[in-house]
Amino acid sequence: VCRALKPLLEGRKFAAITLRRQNLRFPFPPSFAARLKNQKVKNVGRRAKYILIHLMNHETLIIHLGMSGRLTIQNKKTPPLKHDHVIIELDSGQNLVFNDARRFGLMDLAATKTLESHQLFNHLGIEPLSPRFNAGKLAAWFKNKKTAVKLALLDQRGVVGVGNIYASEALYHAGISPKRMAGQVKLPELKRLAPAIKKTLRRSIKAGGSSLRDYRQVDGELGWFQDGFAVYDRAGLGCPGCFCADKVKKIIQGGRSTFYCPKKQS
DNA sequence: CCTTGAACCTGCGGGC
DNA sequence: TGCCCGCAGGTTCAAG
Repeated sequence: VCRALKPLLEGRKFAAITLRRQNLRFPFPPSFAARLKNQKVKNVGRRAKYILIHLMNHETLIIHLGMSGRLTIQNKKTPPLKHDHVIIELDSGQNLVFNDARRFGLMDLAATKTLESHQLFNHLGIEPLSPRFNAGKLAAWFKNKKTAVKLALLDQRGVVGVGNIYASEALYHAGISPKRMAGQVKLPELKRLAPAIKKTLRRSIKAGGSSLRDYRQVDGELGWFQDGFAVYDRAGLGCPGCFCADKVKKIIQGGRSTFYCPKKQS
């Protein structure tokens, strides 16, 4: 989403802001619309699953899409749909529209300089696509953890950005059972897992993300990575290249679905 | 500190 | 047709 927003937003001005309700997951901050109006976008960044739109006035618009959020660019004349909660008119003549049926998403506005210490960010772990992320970082995070490795991956205090789909997918590609105790996963296995995480995320970004239901790319198109899932949402089916009778299994961990191939993951 | 479960909210598909 | 249930890409908080 950030990569698509970048050329559309950088250098543009927010000509008008319409809030079609008072809150998403949280209430909008004080004077939210007024503080955004007439501000120019310096650049678009990201931290974990948060989209960061840095403004020239040294404030940053923070956006999280939650489960069902979409950010799309629309023609100015397009009438608002149900759950279009925030509409930002750009000086390009296009609208940036935030739609979120479940409202687990959020928007906030904060000083750019102190973002790292912001409540939303100060507990976050390492970026998996950074060159500094490797098996050693996973080992440090997993050390002495008795929780299942799948749940340790979902915990954003260790590694950020790995959600429920990509945790299952990365563990499959690394050949590690999601049920293993995190602290018991050996270094040679972590040397498969770290690259598997990077590869899975990069492949999904390239495919425009995963559209199970709500997710759309910024241009409104579906993402296509769901067609590349090895195990996620494939219970009872074979995993890729699996010609044996073994089927993908679905279990619940921490209240969330996990998919894995018992034959290829141990 | 740890882990688990529930809560937030809407929509959709399946079973009856 | 319609109702009820379970489930969904995330995060956070309370309780044990």
